Amino acid sequence: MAKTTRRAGRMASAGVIREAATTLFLRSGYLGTSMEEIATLAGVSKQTVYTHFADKEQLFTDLIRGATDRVDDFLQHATALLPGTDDLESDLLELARRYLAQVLHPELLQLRRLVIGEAGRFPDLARTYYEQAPARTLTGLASCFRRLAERGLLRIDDPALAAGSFAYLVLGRPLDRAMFCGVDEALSPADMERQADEAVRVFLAAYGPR
Amino acid sequence: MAKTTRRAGRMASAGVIREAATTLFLRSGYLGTSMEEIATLAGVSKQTVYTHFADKEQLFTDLIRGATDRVDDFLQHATALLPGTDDLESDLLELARRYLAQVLHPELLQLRRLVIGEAGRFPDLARTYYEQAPARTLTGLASCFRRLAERGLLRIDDPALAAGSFAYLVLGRPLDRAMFCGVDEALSPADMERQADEAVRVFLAAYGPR
Amino acid sequence: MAKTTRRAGRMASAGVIREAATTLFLRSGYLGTSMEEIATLAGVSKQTVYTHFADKEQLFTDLIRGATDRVDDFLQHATALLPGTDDLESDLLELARRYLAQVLHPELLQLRRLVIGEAGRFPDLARTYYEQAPARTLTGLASCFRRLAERGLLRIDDPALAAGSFAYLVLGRPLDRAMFCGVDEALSPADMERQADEAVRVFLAAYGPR
Amino acid sequence: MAKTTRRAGRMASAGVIREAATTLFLRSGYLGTSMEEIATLAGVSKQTVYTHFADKEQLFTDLIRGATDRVDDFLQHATALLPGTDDLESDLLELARRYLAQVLHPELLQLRRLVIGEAGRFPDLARTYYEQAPARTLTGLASCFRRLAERGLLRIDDPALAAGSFAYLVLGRPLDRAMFCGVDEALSPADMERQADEAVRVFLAAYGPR
DNA sequence: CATGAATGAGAATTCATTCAT
DNA sequence: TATGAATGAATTCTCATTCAT
Repeated sequence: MAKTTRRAGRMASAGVIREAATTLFLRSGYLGTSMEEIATLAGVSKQTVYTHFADKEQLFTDLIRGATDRVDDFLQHATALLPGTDDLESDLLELARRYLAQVLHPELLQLRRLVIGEAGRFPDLARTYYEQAPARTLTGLASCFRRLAERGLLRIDDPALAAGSFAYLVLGRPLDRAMFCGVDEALSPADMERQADEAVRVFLAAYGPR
Repeated sequence: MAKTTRRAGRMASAGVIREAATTLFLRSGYLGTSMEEIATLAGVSKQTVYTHFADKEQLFTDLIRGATDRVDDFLQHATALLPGTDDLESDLLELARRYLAQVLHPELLQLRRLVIGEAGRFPDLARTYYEQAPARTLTGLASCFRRLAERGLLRIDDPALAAGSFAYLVLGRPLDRAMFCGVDEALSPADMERQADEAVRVFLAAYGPR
Repeated sequence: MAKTTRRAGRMASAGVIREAATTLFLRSGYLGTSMEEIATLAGVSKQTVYTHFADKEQLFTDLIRGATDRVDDFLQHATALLPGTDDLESDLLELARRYLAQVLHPELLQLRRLVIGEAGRFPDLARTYYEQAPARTLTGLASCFRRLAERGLLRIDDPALAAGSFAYLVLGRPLDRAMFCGVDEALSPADMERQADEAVRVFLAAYGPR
Repeated sequence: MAKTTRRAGRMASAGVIREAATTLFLRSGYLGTSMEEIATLAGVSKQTVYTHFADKEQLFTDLIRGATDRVDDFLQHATALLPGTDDLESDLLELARRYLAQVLHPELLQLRRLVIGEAGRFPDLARTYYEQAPARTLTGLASCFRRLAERGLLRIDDPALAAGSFAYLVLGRPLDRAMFCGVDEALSPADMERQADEAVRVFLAAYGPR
């Protein structure tokens, strides 16, 4: 037993490295993070990092693609509720609030900054990210809206356009701001409330029944 | 005399350096650009770069701040027309189109990516950028809208909120997409048209008279 | 049972490793070949290589010494015929041709290059090689020539000198060239013929009867 | 004055580096020599080496090509005397002795070993070396011999073949031996004498007048 | 005997920056 | 002001070798 614990159970290397690399890449970017730092933070030797990941580029893209997969578990879940709603305004509001809270989550913001910042160096990665995260959310929203339109609860010609309107009415401004203005200057809960309220109000004015 | 003509008028050094550095920083980011590359592209020696700019950091921030200043010359000009409008819908549409075209300009997109990508390393710079560019545009829009509300052409409680709605109805989705999907996959003119139309329609449904 | 069949009969490890290492050392030299490459090409783990060979140096010297042993099986065989000849010129010609063909064999050339190139790092190995290959051939030739002189078929004072004359008249120039000019620029059959003819002619002019 | 001598007159860097690199490459081969060692021995920083030579490969090939140029200044000089000879045997002997002494010069032997050893990695370099050194010597010899044949002093059909015979009668065996058996086991002066004598004797028996 | 995982030392190369002219 | 030459520290990545199983 004493033997296997030389340094926190060796078999977990890949996981530990992934974790360390994620932390550092998110904090300092691709070029700003060295393989040495990653190894040190992971508590392994540099070469062990290279045993698990062919090179820095592969480690980076692996990580980002992994993070991308888990990105919109959130919204999928939320939108599952919408189509069967019996209080549209209230459910849209709930959705808007969750949406805001999720997208403004500090770690996700960092990920967005990172992917955008490295879009020049990793164009495919950036496109993949866009398709897996924002685009998929929009598609999900659009299909919700189409079903609500079929039920007569919304007046919508082009569900994709409507999804865009909703999404960016809700988070366009706060997200844009957050891209530039660090985590520290987060939106106050009150502001988030007002933002969600106004977004839903405007959306319903344009797409609501009557 | 022989000395001064070595490379077509010496006095331009600072300008030449600025230009080279801008090109390279936009293309490859802060860490991805070396002082050597900058000097080479500018056609001067490395030391000359250091004569004009204390260090790499200062060169970078100088440049970004300079670029920031020129960012919304565009919108200022456009919004000057709005308050005195006599065909609100048509002028909003015109405004929306210009806004889209300007913000989606490739060079400006690159600048946004750069500032966002380096926000971790240069937080103050990113905040400044936000205040000088997107925030100032929103403020300008808000004051236009307030005046239109005073004239009874719009029904608006909080002009800032309304400005946000307008701005991100117009460019939220295309801008977000452009951050990730490189210049090559630009929005088609037809899509820009539809985007502007829908944005103005939604905006007027929520804030228009009646 | 499941264990032993993992890669087509386990017992061959040492042989497989030797083969892989030979290929790689001949192609890329001592330092240019890594233990990892050897293990990979041999289809075994690095540790298995270390099980069979104490370290890289030993693996290398083992290999070269092994290859050296088989080097002049050729000539020994050829010289066996000479002493009892009844057509000296014709037999010398045959011998010269074989000698040329054998020494210019691509694999043997590579081995010579390798040993020469590593002579600084492995001086003993290089000397051993010299003694086992070129020197032994010269000794064999010399003893043939001595017997031919005793039979009155050659006029020779110092058989060792005569052996050197013959050997390098035959292959001096082509071998020297081959050391530098890669396998691809091999001597044409016609050139080999002329080289052998001239060598024998010159040799007999100096050492032949009358 | 005190200022310029910080470390042995800085301007000579390239020369100092070249010298250090030559020493080390000759001693330890291409892969066996590190840029760090070179810099240290040259008394400069690693980066200074890179300022003068793009990379290790270029430094190496530069050096070898440079050394190659100076290789056969020797023979050219010697062969200048031959065509007008009035004691052929004695002049051939003198030539053979010089030839041997020059080719067996330790530094030149090391260069040959190095180029042969790296022929796999630098095939062009090796071919160039062959053409600049051994091949050029043979050509020079051949043209001497042709003129001597025209004067009726030699009986030669193919001067190139005759040049090969002479050259490798003289140095074939000692050179081959030297390639493998380090500098320490050099040929004794007496052996060189015998080698030269025998070479000339054999050569004249085959190509001499009568 | 064979393996997968790990290591410490060292490889080539680049960087931001400074000095002497 | 501008330069060419130099630097020390850091970067990515590789190597020969060794454990624990």
